[in-house]
Amino acid sequence: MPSTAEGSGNTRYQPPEVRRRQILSAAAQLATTDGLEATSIAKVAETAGVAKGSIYLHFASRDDLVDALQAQVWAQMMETPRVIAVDANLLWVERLDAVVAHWMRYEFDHHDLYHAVFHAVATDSEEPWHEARALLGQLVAGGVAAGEFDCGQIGTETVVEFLLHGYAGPCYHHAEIDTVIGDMQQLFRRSVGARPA
Amino acid sequence: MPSTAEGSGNTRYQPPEVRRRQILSAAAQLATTDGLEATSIAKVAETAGVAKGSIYLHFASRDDLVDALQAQVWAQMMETPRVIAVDANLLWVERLDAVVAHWMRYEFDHHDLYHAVFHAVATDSEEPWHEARALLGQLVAGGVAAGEFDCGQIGTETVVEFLLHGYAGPCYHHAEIDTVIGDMQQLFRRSVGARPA
Amino acid sequence: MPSTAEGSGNTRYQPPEVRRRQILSAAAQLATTDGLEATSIAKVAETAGVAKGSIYLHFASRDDLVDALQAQVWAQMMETPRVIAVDANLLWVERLDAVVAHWMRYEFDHHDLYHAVFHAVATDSEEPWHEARALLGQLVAGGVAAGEFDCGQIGTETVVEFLLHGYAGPCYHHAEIDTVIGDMQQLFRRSVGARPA
Amino acid sequence: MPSTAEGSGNTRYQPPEVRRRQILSAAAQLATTDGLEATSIAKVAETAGVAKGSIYLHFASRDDLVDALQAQVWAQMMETPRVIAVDANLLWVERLDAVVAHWMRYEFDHHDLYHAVFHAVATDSEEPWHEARALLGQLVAGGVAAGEFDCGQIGTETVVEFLLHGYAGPCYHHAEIDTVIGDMQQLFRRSVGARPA
DNA sequence: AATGAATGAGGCTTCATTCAT
DNA sequence: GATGAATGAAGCCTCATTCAT
Repeated sequence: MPSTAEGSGNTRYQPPEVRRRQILSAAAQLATTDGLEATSIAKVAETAGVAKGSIYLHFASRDDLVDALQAQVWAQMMETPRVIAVDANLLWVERLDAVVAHWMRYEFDHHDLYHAVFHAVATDSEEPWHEARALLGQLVAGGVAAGEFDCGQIGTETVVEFLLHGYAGPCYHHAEIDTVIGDMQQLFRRSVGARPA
Repeated sequence: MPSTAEGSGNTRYQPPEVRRRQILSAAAQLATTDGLEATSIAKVAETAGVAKGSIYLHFASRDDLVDALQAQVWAQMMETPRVIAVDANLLWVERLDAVVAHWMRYEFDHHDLYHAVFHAVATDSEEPWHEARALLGQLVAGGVAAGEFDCGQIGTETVVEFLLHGYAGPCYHHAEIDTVIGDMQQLFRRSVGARPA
Repeated sequence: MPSTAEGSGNTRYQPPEVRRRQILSAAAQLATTDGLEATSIAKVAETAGVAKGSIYLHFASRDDLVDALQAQVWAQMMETPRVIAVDANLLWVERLDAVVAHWMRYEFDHHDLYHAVFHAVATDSEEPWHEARALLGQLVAGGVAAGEFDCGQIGTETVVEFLLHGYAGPCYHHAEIDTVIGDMQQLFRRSVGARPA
Repeated sequence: MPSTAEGSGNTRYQPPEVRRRQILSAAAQLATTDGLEATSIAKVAETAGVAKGSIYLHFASRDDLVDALQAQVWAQMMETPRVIAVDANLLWVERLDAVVAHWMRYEFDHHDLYHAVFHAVATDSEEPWHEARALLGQLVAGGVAAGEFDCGQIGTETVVEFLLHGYAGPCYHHAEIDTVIGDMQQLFRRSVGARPA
């Protein structure tokens, strides 16, 4: 048992961050498979290869774990868009297209997890949506200011909400992902009144 | 105990429909307040002023009660649109506007219940969405065929899904309902490529 | 509605005895089919074509109904043996044979009901067994006194108990009933030390 | 709280086997006292000095607990007879005598539990009886083959069933156990037609 | 830090019994 | 006498959380 031994098997002692990630990962997997409600602490512990009690060393409660899961999903969804949104090299419409594409693809790849985590909790924590709302808001406002978009009389907030919820829809269908992305980019452009190229 | 007393207090014997409605109503209220998952039979019974066992005289199981709740919400949402969608006196764009207005207003009024009932169950029963999808599909296809709409390259299915999910978004904000409705009608028109008047 | 109308259909008003028999009959049928524990008042009422509450006009409680069921089964089992046991025209061994045959055949025909009613309750009410015990006791004692049987050192009580429980065994096998009866008569004869013919 | 304190009080943590035995023991006691049907998980928990939920750490369900109870009773009844039945040093009649004595004595000592556990369930699980049947079958067949027994025309199966059920009878009476055992040995010998010594 | 036996509140459901009609 | 809606105690089981080891 050399101190430099590296991680094969279930090494019993792990740095807290690693353990935390293990647990979160197990929870994500189970939420994807069984749904969030059906994901019990016991199952998470078993899947993570950890004792039930140990989970409480890393998360204050089940709710805390769920929140962390949400935060993780959300972080992954926002990381790239955050960069794109402020990339001055791109036209606003290009940024919008890129964000749409990223979200669509993410949701396509993590469909079940995404819905397990968000649709199932919905009401409780509005917070995570804030950043996405803000980001879309910036894109729309920026595009309008630059003369690329034209919302007419339509309130920006309404447009943002509309897009935010609308994008989730088409992911339900198992169509060709690239086609769907193209379609969605068109719909987003239409919604914000993007000038034809 | 005057023989003419009418309806105050919990008269013990009620016609089945009345009791059923009482229970459903209590369940709706609790789902709105606490969320669907947190709505237990015990709480429904207490709220309805009925014994726990009595609920099972009207619903086979908790799931059955939830289904009935869904069905009720859904029936109320679809009743009017069903009529509008086939009203040949109206332009397709008028029908679209009317359906949007109806849904928006309904959701505005029953916001929390709507989301408690649908978003919380999401995955399980896709069925209720079928009719809404079909109805929107007819509107879009009809409008296109009549030359009122133009979806361009965008797949009809994608448009429908986009609208179906998108409309739920703006209801979150407590803006002036009529303004929001007007905005949403514009967004729906844009999405289907409705010809400017 | 002439007062002489006779019983086709579910005549609503029935003399108490008739109703009582209807209910008992329904209970017997259900006990046979589903077992005694699974036979609820609700099912009995439904099967008997009577309201749940009406059962309580004829039986004080579920236990009372079960007791009545037992009594009914038991009465049918004892009726004939009661006569046989005192028939001075028969040898004691002939009476023993006849009683065995009767019981075997009864149990063969009503197997499920018999076991549902007796084995399932066993402990509670020893009472019904009394008469059967007494009857067998008379037969054995009579046969011994007449010099037909010889129990040797074996206590009469023990013999009686042995026979009383033993006869139930072979009914479980779906062998040819007449063969089994013949076998059982031999075993009973051997047990009481009947002299060879 | 002396560190050497041993076993008084309900030490909270117990090795699984100990807890399991505690629970089984409580269940046995209650089944004896109140009957098997009336033995609820809640009562078992209370009697065992354990939380309701804890029972499910050791038994998958109430049925599982009942099965374990049956298995325990049955194992105790069969252990010795299994050895006796194949002891070539004994005559067949001696083996038969020994098995009878063992069963009688066991039943005498655990009368109520035995009946609570077996008669109450009867129909459902025929399985436990198989081994007893087989064992008696071997004894009878062995004795016949060795010329010690003579069943005449009587089918072996019938004899076995007769004995299997018959032995339970005499235990009901609180006679002198040794006398009853002697009587029963005589009755078993007579049933299988054992040659007089 | 890690464990997992133990807890107990709370969930769903059944059913014998009552009683206003 | 007959009904059946209503009751509520009681049953089985789950699971987030705690805590002695």
